[in-house]
Amino acid sequence: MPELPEVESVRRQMLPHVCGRSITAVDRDPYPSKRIYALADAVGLRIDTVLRRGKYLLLPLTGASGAVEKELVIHLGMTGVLGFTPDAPHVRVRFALDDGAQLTFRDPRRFGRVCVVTPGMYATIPTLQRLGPEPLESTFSVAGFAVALQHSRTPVKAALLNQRVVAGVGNIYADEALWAAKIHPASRRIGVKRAGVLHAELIRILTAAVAREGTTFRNYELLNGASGKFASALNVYGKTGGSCPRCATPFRRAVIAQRGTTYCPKCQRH
DNA sequence: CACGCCTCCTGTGCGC
DNA sequence: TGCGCACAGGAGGCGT
Repeated sequence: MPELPEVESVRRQMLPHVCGRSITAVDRDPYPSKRIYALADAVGLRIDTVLRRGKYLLLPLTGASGAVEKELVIHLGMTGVLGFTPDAPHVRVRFALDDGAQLTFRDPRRFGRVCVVTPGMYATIPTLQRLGPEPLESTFSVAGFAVALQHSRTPVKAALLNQRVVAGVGNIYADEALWAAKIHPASRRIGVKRAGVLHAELIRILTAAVAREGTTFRNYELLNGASGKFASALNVYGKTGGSCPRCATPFRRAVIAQRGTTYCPKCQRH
């Protein structure tokens, strides 16, 4: 389940392999997926850089004139993996590059997205179009975060997951940040003070996870097949049957926003 | 508009 | 041993 730290790690790792490379051909498996489209528009264009917004990888594509003509958008979904292994199982898309390498997108579950759009035009990608602030940039203000949470009447965990209050947070880091901030995931009332704590914990945890190249729990791997190293730092996620490191209370499990949620019923308060 | 539920997908792991 | 089924969850879409 690649979230911001995992996608950022993939971005950094792929940069030196794709920057300056032109896409000479694209092919995809014949499965009629609505999440993969317009790939032919990338052929003949050059990848200048790899950007990230939330969980989306954004690759501006430059034409012969030097202008950015298209944008390649990649979302790893749950099981998407980028690499240079054209013969691996579950390859959905292959980009042939002008140095002979083949950038491949593997995705057993087919939840990932790969598409080419007009630069900055995200009408076909609603979540990207309405994406909230980057949590590790100054646009993620405490005040704005507090206001957004006060306007939300959903459980705070649902607000963290919806990508509009803040970008890039998924099930792992939502559970971890709520545990660190001692906030009950089902709470619908988050005051300014607790919003400030949650804001700080999100930044702290995401920063630490980026530094360790993300969390490999199930599907995520880096371009070279390596694992992220943040899994050992997890306190709640995946700890069903375990107990709270702070107070030793057995963790409880619930479903919130259709997601498995682990929390401490004693020290995480409504 | 906001919210919540259903759906898409398939590999994995469990119980019987 | 082998089978069947629940489960994992990011995001799109739709109904209320």
